[in-house]
Amino acid sequence: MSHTLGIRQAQKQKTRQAFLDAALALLAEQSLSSLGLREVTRAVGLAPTAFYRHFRSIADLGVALVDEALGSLHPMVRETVATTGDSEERIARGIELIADYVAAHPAHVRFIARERNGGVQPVRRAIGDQLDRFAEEVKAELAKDPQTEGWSDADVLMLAHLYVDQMLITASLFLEALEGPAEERERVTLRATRQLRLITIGRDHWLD
Amino acid sequence: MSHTLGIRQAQKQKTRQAFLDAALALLAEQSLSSLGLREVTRAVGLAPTAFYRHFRSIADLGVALVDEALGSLHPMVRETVATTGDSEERIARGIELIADYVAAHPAHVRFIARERNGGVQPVRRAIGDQLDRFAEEVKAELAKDPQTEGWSDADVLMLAHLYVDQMLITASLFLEALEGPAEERERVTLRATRQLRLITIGRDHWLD
DNA sequence: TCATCCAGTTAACAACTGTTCTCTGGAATT
DNA sequence: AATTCCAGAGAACAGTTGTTAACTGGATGA
Repeated sequence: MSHTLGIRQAQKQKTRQAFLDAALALLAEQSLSSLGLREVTRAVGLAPTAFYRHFRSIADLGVALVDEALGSLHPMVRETVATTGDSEERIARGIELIADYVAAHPAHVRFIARERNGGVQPVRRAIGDQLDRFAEEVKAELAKDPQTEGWSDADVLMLAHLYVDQMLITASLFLEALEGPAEERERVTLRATRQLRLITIGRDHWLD
Repeated sequence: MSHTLGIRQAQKQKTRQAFLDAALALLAEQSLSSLGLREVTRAVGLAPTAFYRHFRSIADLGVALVDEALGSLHPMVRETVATTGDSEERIARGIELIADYVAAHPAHVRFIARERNGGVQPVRRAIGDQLDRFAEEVKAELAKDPQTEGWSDADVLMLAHLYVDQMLITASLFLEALEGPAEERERVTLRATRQLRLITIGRDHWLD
């Protein structure tokens, strides 16, 4: 299966990744719609025209960044939601997943939060699609849960969206708290835990 | 009390408002960090340098837009949360408030959603401050409610944040649905209603 | 009426932008 | 060994940007 790439292909992928990395770094302090093509190539150390060998436009690069940021997250989310056991434990696990991901990839999280409603349409749509996928996956897992027995399909999806939105809000809060003291992150954990707990309680009494 | 402004002051305010309006219109399809000073003055029909008579920078203009977008909303939110009566009715009222506001001021809502996590720090902070104010106000109203009797202060604030976040998410959904058919807006209303209903149920059983 | 103020203008600045076309040199293919 | 391919370079393009300085002319207040 493993096909060794030629020197040429390998180098091209390396350069492409360098573009993505440089762009992500520059996006720490501005949004995609103000990111210049020349700015990126300068950061990578290549001529401006080299950019076109890898991306059609900055928007195109942005879409690639969306995949890089969220693509690998699907199995993790799926697994976390699927975890059997105590509700309380599931909540703790979910929040830990988010906290760890934010700590490990802060720039990616910032990028997603920023461009979710940002000024570049194709990127906004790419993020929206990914989030819808998350919601669908969470919904599929929730549907298996005995706790949602007798629920309508629409209600399960509604709950799934609530979880996904909450995930994003929490990630954004962790990001803000990243450079502050650990105590601040602890406060975010506490608040997110209680919010999820309240949602869980609402879920348990939904059919009353 | 009412002091009639001189011709000069009045004209200045008019021009300033023209800047705000033009900027908001331009921000429909880009984010603030890519909005140019010359772009705005051109749209208003003035020389670039006239901008400096009213704002120190684009970021400064952005902060003014935040006040314009959210400043007048505080009493409305306060009043809606304070409404006594059926929970179900309160939920419907709240969602109606949001739907109406989005329909009446779509550009302002888009601006807030976009710049909440956007690339211009002072604007981001201005929005964050406003949202914190909303949370505090909602908290104050919730604390009066018999339904939160016996709750810790932190828990009431946690619930208030949940409501405020939900408000923003719903506004953003209404915005997306604005140009589509009425049916789409109806779907948003339904989903938001159920999500708020679930949160309310969670609230009612919080102390169990 | 006259001096002062100040919103908006004009001109110019160096620096930057995205995109085009042409060229080069090493990898890939035959 | 000869040919093709193609990532990246170089130069030039017409526009754009924010900011400065010195100005004009009508409203303002003495």
